[in-house]
Amino acid sequence: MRVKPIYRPVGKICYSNGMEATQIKILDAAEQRIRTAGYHGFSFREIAADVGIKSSSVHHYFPTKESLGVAVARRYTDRFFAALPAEPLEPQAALRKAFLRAIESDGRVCLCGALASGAGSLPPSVAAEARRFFEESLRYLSERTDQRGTARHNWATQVLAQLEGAMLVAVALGDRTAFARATQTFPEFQRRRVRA
Amino acid sequence: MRVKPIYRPVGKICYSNGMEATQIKILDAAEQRIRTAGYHGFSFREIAADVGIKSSSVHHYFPTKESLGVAVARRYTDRFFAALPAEPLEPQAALRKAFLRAIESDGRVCLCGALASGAGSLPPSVAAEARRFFEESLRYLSERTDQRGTARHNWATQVLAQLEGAMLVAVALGDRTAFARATQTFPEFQRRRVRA
DNA sequence: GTCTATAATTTGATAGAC
DNA sequence: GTCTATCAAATTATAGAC
Repeated sequence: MRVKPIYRPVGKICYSNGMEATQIKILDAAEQRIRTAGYHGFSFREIAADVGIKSSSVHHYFPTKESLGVAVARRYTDRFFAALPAEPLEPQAALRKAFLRAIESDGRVCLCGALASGAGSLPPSVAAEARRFFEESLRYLSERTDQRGTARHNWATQVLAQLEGAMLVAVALGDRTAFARATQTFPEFQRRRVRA
Repeated sequence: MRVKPIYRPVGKICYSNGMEATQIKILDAAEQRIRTAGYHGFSFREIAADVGIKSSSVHHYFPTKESLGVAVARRYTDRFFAALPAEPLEPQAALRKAFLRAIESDGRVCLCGALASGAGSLPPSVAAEARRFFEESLRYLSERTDQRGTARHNWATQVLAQLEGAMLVAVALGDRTAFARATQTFPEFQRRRVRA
């Protein structure tokens, strides 16, 4: 359920369910930190410093690191799909555009991509939330293609792999333009007609 | 320079330049740990426990965590490309096969994929070594395709993104068969002819 | 080459004053 | 709701005995 946006950083959409400003700032800081260094690469003290409070205050909002990780991933996924067009002409192009903005604006991978590579070492609840992002992405693509049968799911998996991999390559090379080059044509995919 | 293989774990090729057995075990343990949890997700004590020694002994071989990270990444990259065919009929298929073995054997991403997503938070020397893997991969593909001009490098970037992304999707979903589905057809690429 | 011991710092987390 | 103070555990790293 969407509530009025009370906090809107540049280039982002952020809906709040009556959340306090501090809590939102904590989520913002944690999201950036995780995108840069992964789940094991940030600390409560760093988040606190980013926000301008003490680490004990972060614990007031999120008792454990696991709870913070889950909250960040959940908000990210919800916001990501809320911002996608429901009936795009080309679902793969819509997804690409969303990822393109993330990587080209600050040169970091998407939040759930950052979580996913270490999925085997995450608290189960955090891993489940990251997994949900990938499942929702596959569903978004699958439900909007004219592919049928086994090709349908495989096609969606291919598109998602291309997008996530392009982000990884871009940050690995330290060249954020690599994302566009790795996804600009979608050679095969663009030839497929989509529903409606 | 290749020396006689003195240590050959199942499914892997490991060349040693007169390296001691303990040192190799440390590199093996660190490689697995990093693939599972990333650079920030492993500790010297864990590595020591894996090998059956104390953490101070790990420091004897690798004074700092950074030096261990660099050594692991360097060995991985060297071994990876040494195992690839020099003149494959289809370079993308050769690369795919190498990644397929990694993901399907133990369900983890490749070492440099695990490092890459957090590249912005790594010691520069470790980030540089991870970057080298991606550059070598692009070179391997670029030098073996009949693509020309700008399409040449873009094609290589697309193939690499597809492969790395397919691993990420597979571990995120907890479904190691997803890698094969995300890369099985290479729809457009297979239609391109390759040199020789 | 491996160990014990330990230093110096950081981590996630808690108690309690205001 | 934020703070100070603190804890127990873990971290990277070093010194020195054997």
